[in-house]
Order: sequence, then structure tokens, then C-alpha cells
Amino acid sequence: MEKISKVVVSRLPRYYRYLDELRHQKIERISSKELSKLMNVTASQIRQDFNNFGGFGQQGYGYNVDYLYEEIGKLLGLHEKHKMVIVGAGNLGQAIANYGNFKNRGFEITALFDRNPNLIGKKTKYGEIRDIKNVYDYVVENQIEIVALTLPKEAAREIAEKLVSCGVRAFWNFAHTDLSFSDDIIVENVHLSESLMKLTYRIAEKNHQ
Amino acid sequence: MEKISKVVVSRLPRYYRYLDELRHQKIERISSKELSKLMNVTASQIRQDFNNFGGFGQQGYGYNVDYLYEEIGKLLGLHEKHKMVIVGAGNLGQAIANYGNFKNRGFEITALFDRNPNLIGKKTKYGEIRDIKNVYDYVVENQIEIVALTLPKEAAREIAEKLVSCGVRAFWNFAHTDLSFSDDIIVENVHLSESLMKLTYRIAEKNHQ
DNA sequence: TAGATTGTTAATCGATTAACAATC
DNA sequence: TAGATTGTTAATCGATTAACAATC
Repeated sequence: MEKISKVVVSRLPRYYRYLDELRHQKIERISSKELSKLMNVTASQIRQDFNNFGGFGQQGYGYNVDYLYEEIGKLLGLHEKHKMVIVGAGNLGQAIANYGNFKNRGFEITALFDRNPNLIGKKTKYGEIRDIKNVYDYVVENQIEIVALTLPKEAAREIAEKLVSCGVRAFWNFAHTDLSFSDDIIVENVHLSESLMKLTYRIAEKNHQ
Repeated sequence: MEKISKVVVSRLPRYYRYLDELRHQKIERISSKELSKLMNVTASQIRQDFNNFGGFGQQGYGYNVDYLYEEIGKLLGLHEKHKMVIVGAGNLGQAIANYGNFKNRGFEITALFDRNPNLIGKKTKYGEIRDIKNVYDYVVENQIEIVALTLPKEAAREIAEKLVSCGVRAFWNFAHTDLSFSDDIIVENVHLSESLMKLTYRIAEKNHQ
């Protein structure tokens, strides 16, 4: 299979969200045209996107909502279990830990870690917050696949490097820095402050025009 | 001035971050070539990006780090004050409230709101958490420009609509839904779960190949 | 002046949109 | 069979990269 372009992949979760809503509204089928109106994109783009994966529709009919939802879910890896721990148990780490929908979607958060003695031992949904010094043994023993890094950038790189050597293959990185490893280590960055700056760019643009 | 493309704008905060680091390392000037190596992009792209705004460099010299940092900061609206409140004072709302660097960058968070009686009255860095029913009067009286929406998607749309009618011009939206208003209302979405799905897409892709 | 490096134009590449034949 | 709508090819548009003249 040809490598799917980044921009196509980045649209899949949004399709998935809209299809989930349609499903909940008991809508059985939808055409690319209807979906395009709903999502505010072109019908062409929708069909092109899906045809990167061989196409999920039927001429004259459109797309079956449930089927399409499931197939996109599979593409997104949501039919497999993903073991994840959270390193950095501040507000952001706890926010992610408490995010409701993870369990339904195959994610299993098994522990939170922090280096702050005031936090260690504190009760959460996923047991007590653990001492970060134990995270390395923990990820090996429990075969953790994903680590969410919700800690200050100063600590992020060093900890991530050690975790790589302990077999972690993917990072969901909220630290304010770019991490990069060899090609087989996956890093997905979420830079919240950069998103806020995009917003203020547009405010400034409006004010100056 | 021509409209700057979205993709260029989305790169500005990253430039800003790298320039800030260079500044802290007391590096005075940098060429597009050096910066390109550091940031893992092409020098051409850097020069093209900056020339959307008229260019900030000098032939034979390169770019002055401090000057470029300041100019990009201006473009990003960081030299102006931005009054912001947070609606939804759960973990995510509090995470944002506690995010360190906002004050330096012209942001002024003035209050947090929630509808949960257990949270209302709780002390935070920005005073006690307030009752959400008072947010409408508050944003009018205090001329709030930006509202961070860190609440469940069910409540988001209705509250945002009311806030628009109270003069709010920009939303930093963490709710799991797309908001859209007239063109002069700015919405910047952060869909955390979609970012995690991009990560698991890449895991699945690797497993299946 | 010579060397360096930008600003900018031209070439290439990739993504989006349009069009339509295939087919349910 | 006729109508609808996909899958797919072709055309267009925009973004990235390469090249180089301008200039510090």
C-alpha cells in the first residue's frame, strides 16, 4: 500500500467524529455530498480521502454509516488495545487521565507518575500517583506502548530517551519542545501555547487590517 | 497586504519558540541555513515564510535573532494585551489557568467559571471559581476578548453563542465539537482525542505493514 | 572588493477540485 | 431500466524546493 499523506490522516479523526454522531442519530447511510455539507468540505475531497484506502462506498447508494465508522476506527487503530501511562501528574496529566472516552476507544491508562513528593501517593482513578523513578521498570514489566508526557520541557527529553530504551514506542508529547528519535519511534506533539498563538495571530490580523 | 496562508501562520509559533531558545543562548544572528538545520525544515521555506511579511533579514548577514523574535511576536499579537476567561474549571481548565508562560506573553486570565457547585468557590490563582451563570455579565463588564472553552461538548455551543452576543470575539475551543459563527468570530479548536488518534493511526500502520 | 546570504523568481511537487465513466 | 452516486482520471490550484541575481 502506498504511504498515505499526513494531511489525509489528519482528517480521519474528524470523519470518525461526524460518523459517530450520525450513528447516534440512527442515520444509516450518507452520500459524500451530504457529508460534505455537514462537515464543510468538498465531496470530492471526501471521496478522494476514502479511496486512499480502497473506497468504502457503493455507487448509487453512498456510504453505510456504521460500516464506514468501523472501518475508519480500524484505520485509526481503535480496535486494538493501547496501554498508556501518564508521566507528569499535574493538572494536564490528570485532565487526560480523566478524559471520559478513552476506555471505549481501546485505550487503557494504567498509571500516573510524577516526581513531586506532594503528588506521589495521591489517589486517582488509576490508583495512586507513583514516583517517577519507578516508571522505567513499570513500562518494561507492563509492556506499555504509549507514554503521555505532561511535564515541563526541561525534564521531557531525558525521560523520553530513557523510556525509549525501555521499549516505549510512542509518545503523546505535551512538553513545550520537539522530541525526535529514530524513525520507528512515534511522536505526536500537542503544543497548546502554539495553538493559542495562532488564535492571537488572527486577532492581530483583524485589528491591523 | 495579501492574505497569509494558514500553513504559514501555523509555522510562526514554532519559529518563535526556536528563536526564544536562541535568544536565551545569547546567539545574536542566524542564517536561514543554520535555522533550517536546527528546525529540520528547508532554508527556502524559512525565507519564503518570512518574505510573506516583507522579510526580516539582510543579505550577507542573515537574521538578527532578537529582532526576528520581536517581529514574529508582533505578528502573533503577543505585544498586545489579551483578556481571557476560562469556562469550565475542571482539570483541563485549571491546567490552562496554571500554565506558566501566559502572563509574559500578554495574556491576562481574569477568571474561571464552572457550573459544578462543588467547584464554585474553590480557590485558584485567579480568585475563586465563579458560577457560570455570571459569565455573561462578567465578559461584558470586563471586556473579555478570548474565552477558553474547557467544558463538555453538550454545553459548549449554547454557551458560546450567548458569549458571542455578549461581545466575545474569539474562542479557544477544547470541547469535542466544531463551533462556527460568522466570519468575524475567531475559533481555534484543540481536539486532544483527535491528536491521539493520529498517533494510534501511525502505530496501526506500523503493525499492519 | 570578495564572500555570504538574503529576497525573489522559476520549476517542481503534491493536494484539491472538477468531471465523468463505471456501476449499483 | 433510469437515477444516483461512487471510484477514478484529468485539470487546477497552491505550497515547497531550487536557483540565482541583488546587495549587504
